Amino acid sequence: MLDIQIFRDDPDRIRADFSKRGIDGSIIDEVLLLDDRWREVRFEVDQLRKSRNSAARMISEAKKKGDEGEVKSILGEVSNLGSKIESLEEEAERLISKRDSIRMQIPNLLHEAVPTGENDQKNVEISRHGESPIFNFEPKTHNELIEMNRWVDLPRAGKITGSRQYFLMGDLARLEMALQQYSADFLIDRGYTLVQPPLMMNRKAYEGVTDLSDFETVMYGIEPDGYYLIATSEHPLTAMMMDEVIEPANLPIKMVGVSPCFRREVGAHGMSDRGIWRVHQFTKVEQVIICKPEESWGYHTELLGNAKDLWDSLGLHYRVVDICTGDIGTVASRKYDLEAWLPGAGEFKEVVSCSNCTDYQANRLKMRYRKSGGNEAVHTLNSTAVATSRALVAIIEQYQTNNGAVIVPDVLIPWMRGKKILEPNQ
RNA sequence: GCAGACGUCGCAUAGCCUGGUAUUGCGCCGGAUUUGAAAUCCGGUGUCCCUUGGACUCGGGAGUUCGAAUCUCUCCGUCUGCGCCA
Repeated sequence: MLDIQIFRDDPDRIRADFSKRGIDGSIIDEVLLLDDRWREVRFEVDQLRKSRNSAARMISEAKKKGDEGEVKSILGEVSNLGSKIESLEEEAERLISKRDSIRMQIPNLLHEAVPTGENDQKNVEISRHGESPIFNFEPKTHNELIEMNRWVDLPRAGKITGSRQYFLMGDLARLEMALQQYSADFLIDRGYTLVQPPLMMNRKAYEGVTDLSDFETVMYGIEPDGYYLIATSEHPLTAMMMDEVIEPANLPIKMVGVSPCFRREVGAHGMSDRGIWRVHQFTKVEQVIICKPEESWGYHTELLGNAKDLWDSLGLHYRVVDICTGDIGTVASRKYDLEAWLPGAGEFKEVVSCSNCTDYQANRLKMRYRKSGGNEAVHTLNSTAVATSRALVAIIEQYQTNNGAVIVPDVLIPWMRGKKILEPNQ
């Protein structure tokens, strides 16, 4: 959510962003209109309350003097104030909640360098890393390999739950746990605090961290308690300090979250999203930073650097992409993706997303840090380290061998108790 | 699930019974003093609208009242005990 002060002081800045994104800016004027009217009504209410307060004080004085006549006469003067105030308060409440429900739908201001474009086709490749593996055979897709090695059982998961569910079995399940442990340790070594968050959140906290439309398309609701299963540990980790004023000495807060992630994945997806590429549940190791505004772009680079170093250490070939205006979404001000090379599929596909959300989530969450001259919203950043299901796909496809076996990346071997090759499941 | 206690400004704490401007300490910010620092002293330190100024704020909401941190109801959370349980 954008600071209301930006609407008042510099609405053209928001309008400029809207035109970059190619969306209609008339709701900006609606916010301004509602804000003006709210402030008028608010002023009127304050004036009425002022006279009520002074009357209350005078009654107190008169009672101390024992002057009952005076008390009665003041009571007569202010008897209708209560209902007047009440109705104006209702009006003010209506105006500000309308104002803010619109404000909640307005996306974050973009970093000036975000490339302009309508959709993901216009994302800009920044760099490539690692080597594309060279095969003397036709590389298979991950879904062929997991099926022939019986590492994943999709039909039976479909039977007991539904589509896009899976049993992960045998050596691939071990590799999944190895990836979690290795990636978490990788970031712990860089000063990040390991956090295992609640896997459900209430509506209020969740609205603080995500686009409202995600409640329809992304999150699972839990009834009868009205909770939502988290779509990523970014959400509980970022919302953790909701409604708090953070002491500057405690910043930056650097965390590495590990959790299952739940996603409804509503909508049609292509055939290339078969196997375990796009599923309703996966584990993710996530980096989250809460920091002072002036430090956030530096930390954005740090998060991207961590992700690159981690993927380099796994020996995987990938590229970094600068996400354009049409693909960046509501919350981020700037976003980079890592896209891993999938030799079986013959394309680069998204495995990491690294965002600076500036003060957008912090404003929604009322998350500030102490600052002389007025507390200020913090900045929040997040980046995938590894989403295990997708990292497994990248490893399976890049480390596959002629006979369909998969070599374990060197750094994961200790976590596999020395095992160097994934064996087929019985 | 049952019973009880509790929730006050960043933290801690008083006020609640008996309704009438939210106390004090710590921390933080500014200033004085100092060669510098410590110590000490003074002032400030939540939110909103701002026009001198005003209004709001005691977990959230509602009620009673001229007036609610204080009384009533309700919801939420924390803690303790009992029960159940990996």
